[in-house]
Amino acid sequence: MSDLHAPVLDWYAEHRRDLPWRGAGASPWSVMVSEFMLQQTPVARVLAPHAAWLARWPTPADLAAAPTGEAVRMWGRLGYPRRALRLHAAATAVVERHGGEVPDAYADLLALPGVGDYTASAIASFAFGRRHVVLDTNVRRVFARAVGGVEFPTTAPTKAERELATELLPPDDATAATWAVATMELGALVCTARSPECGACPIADRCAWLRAGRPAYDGPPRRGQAWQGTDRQCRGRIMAVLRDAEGPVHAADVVAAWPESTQRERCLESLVADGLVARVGDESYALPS
DNA sequence: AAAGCGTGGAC
DNA sequence: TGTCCAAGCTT
Repeated sequence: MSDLHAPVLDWYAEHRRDLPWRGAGASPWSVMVSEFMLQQTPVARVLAPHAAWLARWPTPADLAAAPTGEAVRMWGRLGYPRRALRLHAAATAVVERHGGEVPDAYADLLALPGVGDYTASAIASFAFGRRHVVLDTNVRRVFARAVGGVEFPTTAPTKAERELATELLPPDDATAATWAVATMELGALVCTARSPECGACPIADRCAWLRAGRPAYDGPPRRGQAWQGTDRQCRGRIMAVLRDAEGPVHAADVVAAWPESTQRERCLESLVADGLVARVGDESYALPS
């Protein structure tokens, strides 16, 4: 793995996508919104909601002043609507603790609701040019292959993995930030999960996995996510009904969305507990205000 | 620490 | 068609 930096950085300079939350024109708030939306969600599906979100709430204070239910409605079909709630809570915290400005320090970012290690590092790096290890699923896969010689990384990041990423991080802030986004982009565009295009990879000649003949994944089975009949599906149905209604919806409309009563009631309870749904009187439900 | 949490596109 | 997967976080 002798110097990976130059080929990856050169490749990035030529092949990088021009995304709205990238580059000098993007505000830290724009980066922050994008990172929330991109958690477990492909870039293509984030583009339109991201633009609409920033048009409606150009600053954290604008979002913080809106009802949480409006954030949930605006989130639309992005999935994992609790992210909308957490983004709202994070915006509120930014207003209360940081004067309305997205903080640039990792520790301050990490303390925000819905912000974990990845998101804190990403915002610090992409919005403020700070030097941080940014270990997302793309970067982990690139390193697993290029250095580890295996097709997929482990379920959770290991200490060794983090140490490797730290060693590979360029010493100066600006290059480190570019390296972070470049390795992510390489994983997203070339070193993909399904069908990597090793012929287009700038570090193919140094890749341990390719050198070994691209051996098939040989680790523990990775569990798929069940869907049909799950609470997730039930909750999704209920949320869709509420999003598509202008005001409160009658209980009968919720029943129509999910006839089985035990599961429906359980999901309704959990949605209320999560703050995604508000009971209105005895007979109807609405997005929270 | 393992499981729960949405959604839709690609193959 | 069903399965896999997509810039994770929380409990």
